[in-house]
Amino acid sequence: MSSELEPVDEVGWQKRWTDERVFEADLRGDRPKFYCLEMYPYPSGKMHMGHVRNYSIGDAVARYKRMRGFDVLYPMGYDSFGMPAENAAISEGGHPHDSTERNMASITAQIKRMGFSYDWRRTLKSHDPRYYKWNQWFFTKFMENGLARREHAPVNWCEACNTVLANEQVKAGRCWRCNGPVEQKEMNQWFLDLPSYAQQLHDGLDTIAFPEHVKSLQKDWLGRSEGANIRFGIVGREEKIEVFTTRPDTLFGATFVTLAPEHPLARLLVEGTPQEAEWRALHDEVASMSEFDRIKNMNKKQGVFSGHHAVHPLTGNAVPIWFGNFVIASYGTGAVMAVPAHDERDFDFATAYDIPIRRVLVMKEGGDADAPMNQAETDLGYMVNSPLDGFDGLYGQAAKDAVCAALEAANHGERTVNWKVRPWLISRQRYWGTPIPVIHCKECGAVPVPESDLPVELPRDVVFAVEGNPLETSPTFVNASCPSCGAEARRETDTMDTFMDSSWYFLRYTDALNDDEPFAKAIADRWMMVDFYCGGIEHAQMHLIYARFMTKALRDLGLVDVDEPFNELLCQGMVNKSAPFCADCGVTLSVDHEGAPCPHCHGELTSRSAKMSKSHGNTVSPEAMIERFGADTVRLFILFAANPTAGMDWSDAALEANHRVMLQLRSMPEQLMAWTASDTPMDAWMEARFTQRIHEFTEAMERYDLRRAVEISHYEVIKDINWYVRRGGGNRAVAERLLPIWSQLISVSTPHLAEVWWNDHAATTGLVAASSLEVPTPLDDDQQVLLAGEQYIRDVLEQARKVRVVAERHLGQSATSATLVVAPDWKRTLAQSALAFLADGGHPKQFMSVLQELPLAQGERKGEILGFWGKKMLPQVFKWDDASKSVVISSMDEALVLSHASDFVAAELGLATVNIVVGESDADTTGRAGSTMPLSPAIVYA
RNA sequence: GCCGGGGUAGCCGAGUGGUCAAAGGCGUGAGGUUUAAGCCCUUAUCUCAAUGAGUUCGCAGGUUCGAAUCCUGCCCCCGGCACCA
Repeated sequence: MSSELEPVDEVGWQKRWTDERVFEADLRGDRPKFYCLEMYPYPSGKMHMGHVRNYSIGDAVARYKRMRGFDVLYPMGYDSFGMPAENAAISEGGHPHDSTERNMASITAQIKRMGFSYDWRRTLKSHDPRYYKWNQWFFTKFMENGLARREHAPVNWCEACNTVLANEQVKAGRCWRCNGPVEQKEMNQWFLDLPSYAQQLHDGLDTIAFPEHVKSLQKDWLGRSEGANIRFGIVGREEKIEVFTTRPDTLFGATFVTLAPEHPLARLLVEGTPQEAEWRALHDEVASMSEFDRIKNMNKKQGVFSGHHAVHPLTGNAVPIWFGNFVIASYGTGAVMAVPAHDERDFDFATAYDIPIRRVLVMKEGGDADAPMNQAETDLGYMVNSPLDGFDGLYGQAAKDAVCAALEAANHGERTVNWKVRPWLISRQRYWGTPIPVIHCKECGAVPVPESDLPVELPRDVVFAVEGNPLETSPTFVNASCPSCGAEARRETDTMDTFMDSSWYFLRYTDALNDDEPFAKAIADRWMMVDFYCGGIEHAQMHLIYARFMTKALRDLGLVDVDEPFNELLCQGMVNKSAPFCADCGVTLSVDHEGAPCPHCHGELTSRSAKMSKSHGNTVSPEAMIERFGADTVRLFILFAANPTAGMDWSDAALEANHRVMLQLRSMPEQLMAWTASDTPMDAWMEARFTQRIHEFTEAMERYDLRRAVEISHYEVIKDINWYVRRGGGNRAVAERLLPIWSQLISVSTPHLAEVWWNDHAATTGLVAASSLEVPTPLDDDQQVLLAGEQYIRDVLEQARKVRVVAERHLGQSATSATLVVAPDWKRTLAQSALAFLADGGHPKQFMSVLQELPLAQGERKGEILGFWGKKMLPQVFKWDDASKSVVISSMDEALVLSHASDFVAAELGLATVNIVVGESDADTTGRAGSTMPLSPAIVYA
């Protein structure tokens, strides 16, 4: 009985793995390498199910690859800078450093309890000065190369978090962390010139194995658009207005120019004019508004005339210059040429302010060039009404090209590619991050801290319960002398965005203990790229863009050779659990409401699967589950419950079911080793079947189909063994050959139990975690036939069971015997001919004429045979799978196979006798040969 | 609005032209085992007058000897972006 078995001593096995250092990755000679990585976690004190899922997936891959002979780099560390620790210090006192270290210790213990196969020597933590020193060093290099810049610019400010945010960290106008409103603020801030890598970041996506939706997300964010920069003169002034457009083909329809109210020229144009007050009102309204509100407001087109006119670059006509609330200062050039006829926004604006609308495209060739415009026609079209010769009639790209060529010839513009992505704002007005290594000197400006003075360490003498950046409260930190002139100076108190930390940690892992450089180039080059990267989809645009940018930037500093950090990216699905749901209100509620009516509408609640979260109260503690069922069960459940990329529903019942499987497996070796049966023909079947399973397993693992792999190792093999035993198998020698490899298969997902098998039952030495798995040679023909024959018996049994209910209804009593009528030879011959014909590429329709000529179709049964082909055999030849087809083609004697198994079949069906006859032979008195088919005998009960 | 991903039996979910009435799991029914329950094993689980036939893979058409799978149109769900010029 399974409950009498000792539970697996998981902690004991973990200790042995550590003692024997089996997971310490090093490059050994010429073995291939494999870099398996999970997104390193923020060290909250507790491991949650999302972590467990993430690492169970990665660990399975790492263990599999290790067993297949790779040097596997599989590290773990902590993204330990960031706001939660600092906020805790502000509200509860204490120091972020202490709480972070405490939390790290506790989450590390929980992670270790799962038995993941990390090389813990390489652990890194962002807040370690030995790590963030290199952030600072990179930063000073970037300054030297013009990649890092300080600019006074409007930036996103989150009041609640008391810091600025990168564009990527603003979601729908709100802060990605606290969901508070984000305002625009003009500040001096540090930026990294990510847009200069936009094209590379865009093109690189085609060289790596990211999921399509992640690529599309990144491309959206980079926002490539092709078009032209066009310069308009200003009547009576020297300055030019440069606009960006994707539609140069509509240039002749530009009846005004619109500037963002914050455009640098705006003030110059209106200062001291009657328009100044109106402009200022618009400017102030727009500039102070949070972006969220501004976008909401943009529906209402608001504009102010500047009092000036621009000069159309090709016609020389004067067109008015307006300021519009819908023009975004930070995109393109902050100015647009307005073509009301062919742009919806411009149409609305022109209509509101009574500006002329001039059609320059028609949507159909030869369309009416003077047709009135009731709305903007924004599709590509044929040029009309061009004031210059040579344009009318041109369409689409040709039209764009012609206009661009004219602009380039006149030096009033040129083709260009514009990117939506902005420079990466990395300044944060917070304490718990990497100090930006700069000293501000009145004379010398912003001076980078020399390499010899790095790292600039975070001071301990700060006060957290203050308004503003706690770093400013440390005089020892703030007061510094200028590295270049020695004068009194002030140290930069901005720290770096924590995404800086996570943008290169994967490089650090390759050489984590190096104190002389961030990583040795030769070592990093050997391990990179990351072959398998597993983490949440929420990082698809921030972390995964920054890390790709950083890799390219470090490459250009000569620090590493790779162009891309990650090859295969797997975004694991959410862990969900049911929570109360009100269908009428469409709200998911906390589990507190279970069984109660909806608090909003008082209707009855149903339940729905929802992401595990504190607010829903539907979280499940991994610790509690491990304590109850063990780490192996939790891992098995998590891998088996859903494909890695799919969302999975946590179910206690399913977890318990998986636990039962684990208990069953726990007792498996004893059962197998207790086999005492002698050799049977089934032994060869069992070995062939298991060989087939090994192949299926490795194929599933190679495509990271972990669910299928687990299904094979933990479910299918048991079924195979059950069948083997049912068929009279039970040879201990077979068990002895099978058990070691089976241990290896289960070790990928349930490594602790696998060690018990490997060490206590299989005649093996060492640890299964350090073993190597050989893929056996493919099955030979004899083995294929063996498997097919057995499959045939299973199919016949299944069919016999289905038919029996009906048959007994006809008989009016229980059946006591059955006759299996095997298809007559001519049907098999027919099938073989047809299969051969089709295998040669023949069309199914043509086989009828071939058949008419075949010897088997001659004679008085010709009509019957031709009819049988069309009605019965034609659909059937396509239904057979490859294995069945080869059985049909081979000369497996169905009657013989069934005869050998007739006692078994009789026993399975609880019948006294089972007779086997060939249809249409003298022995066949059933008259049922007509319904037979190769591999599908008629079953006649009596 | 644009871009991606989806819609498969009571539920979850595999399935990219024939191996599909559709894997596997969960749930449910039956039998075996058991003192009993559980575990475990076997078996059933779209409909009907049942060795057959019919109808099913969001909806409606189409291509094909053959469609869950390919094509066209439509509906719905999820994610992202969004007056981005």
